[in-house]
Amino acid sequence: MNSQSIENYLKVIFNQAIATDEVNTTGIAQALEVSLPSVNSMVKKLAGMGLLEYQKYKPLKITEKGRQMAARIIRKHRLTEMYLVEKMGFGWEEVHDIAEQLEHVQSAAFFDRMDELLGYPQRDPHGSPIPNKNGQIATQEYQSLADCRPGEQVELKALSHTSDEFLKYLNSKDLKLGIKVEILEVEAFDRNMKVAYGGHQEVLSALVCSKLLVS
Amino acid sequence: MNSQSIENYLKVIFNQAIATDEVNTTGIAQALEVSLPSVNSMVKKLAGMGLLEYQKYKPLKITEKGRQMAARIIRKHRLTEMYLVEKMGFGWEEVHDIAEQLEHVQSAAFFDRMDELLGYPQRDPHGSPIPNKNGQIATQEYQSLADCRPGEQVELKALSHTSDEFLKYLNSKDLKLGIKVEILEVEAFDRNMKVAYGGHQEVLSALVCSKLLVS
DNA sequence: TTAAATAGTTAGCATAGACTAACAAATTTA
DNA sequence: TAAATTTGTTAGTCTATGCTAACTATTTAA
Repeated sequence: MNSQSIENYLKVIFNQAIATDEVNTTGIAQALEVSLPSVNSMVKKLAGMGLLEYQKYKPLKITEKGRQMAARIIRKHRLTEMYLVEKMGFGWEEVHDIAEQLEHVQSAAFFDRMDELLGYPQRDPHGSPIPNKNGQIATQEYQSLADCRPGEQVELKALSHTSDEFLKYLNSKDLKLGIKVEILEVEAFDRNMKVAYGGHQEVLSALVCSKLLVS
Repeated sequence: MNSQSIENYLKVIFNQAIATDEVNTTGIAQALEVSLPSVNSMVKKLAGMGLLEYQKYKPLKITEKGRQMAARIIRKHRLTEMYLVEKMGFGWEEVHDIAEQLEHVQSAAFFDRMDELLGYPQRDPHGSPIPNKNGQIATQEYQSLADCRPGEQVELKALSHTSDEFLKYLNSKDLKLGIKVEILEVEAFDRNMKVAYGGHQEVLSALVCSKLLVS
């Protein structure tokens, strides 16, 4: 089986490929907190396994095989997060680190059972799509709250950033997925937004708005 | 943190210490399916960490510190097995391999939550005691069915062997923990036992009886 | 009680995955 | 466009954990 190291690289590469399409060595090194030479040698190894296309000094490309393998790991991660929240009562800000470890468990039955007990969920607690067993993944067609105009009424569907601090911030503002948000005003100067939801008003910074995905 | 390797060695050493009190290198090597020199060097390392007492050519002794650390790992393993059976619907013959992986997860909250959801169980699905958070573990005071005499009526409490094959055999005979068994006859020649339980009779081999713990 | 068998040890080596130092290519900017 | 900066690469090293071959100590059995 593939080592946890390999799985971690693959996951990071997959995520960067989605975010920017171009994957570069430095980005991987930063995401994994590892040196550039470490990335370089692992990248060559992954290329040798047919998971990446690698040419010296060129941006990396993930192959279909690599993409599928990464999606299966991400499936395990996201199913686990959903399970921890829905069946074990954890908060959405607590589950990342645990899922990060459970995603490496080798047992199809374990994750299939989670999936079944959860009723085959489409999305994880942060709104990210859960790939299916074949590594197919729904594309996220939400827009950022930051791109909405005053008067619009939208529903919070997902987050494009899921750090603990951000999730705790959202908790403190009672912002949860599914909530209906009305945009009242946009400050021209700094793009702060005054919004209304759950019977009260808040001012959200442009930074926060950019990470809230709505439709 | 300790590596998975270290944790696996410690667990095996702990189990052997319970079973035989004397721990020897060869036993560890067989249990972990690694070479003798690998065990030798790891044993020195564990001794250096204060988890074992090691003297050349002498039997190994686990220290209190090592014992506690091992018990905490076994706690995670057994809680996981219980959780998989009770909350996820797995059979007792399916859970070992999954628990073997989950036991290495570093997250007190994760296992504490399992414990809580299970209602703080004392024993795992095979009747083995679950150590508490401080590494204290109840001693098993059951006797083997093989030591019982005709006419006795006992309850199946635990197993002293838990291989998949044995568990599947028990499934096929409808033998579960908690079942009441009456000893009808013991064959002097081979110590086979004729027993009655759940409204029918069975003949159990001496080998099987020796692995069934009752009281 | 000595020879054979078993158990434990040492030395030396392999692989995975990380690192630093030094260098080369590509890109940005003055 | 040439210099400076950033990005990527290579070479060589380190640690963890495994291995085999060769040797030594201990235990068992003839």
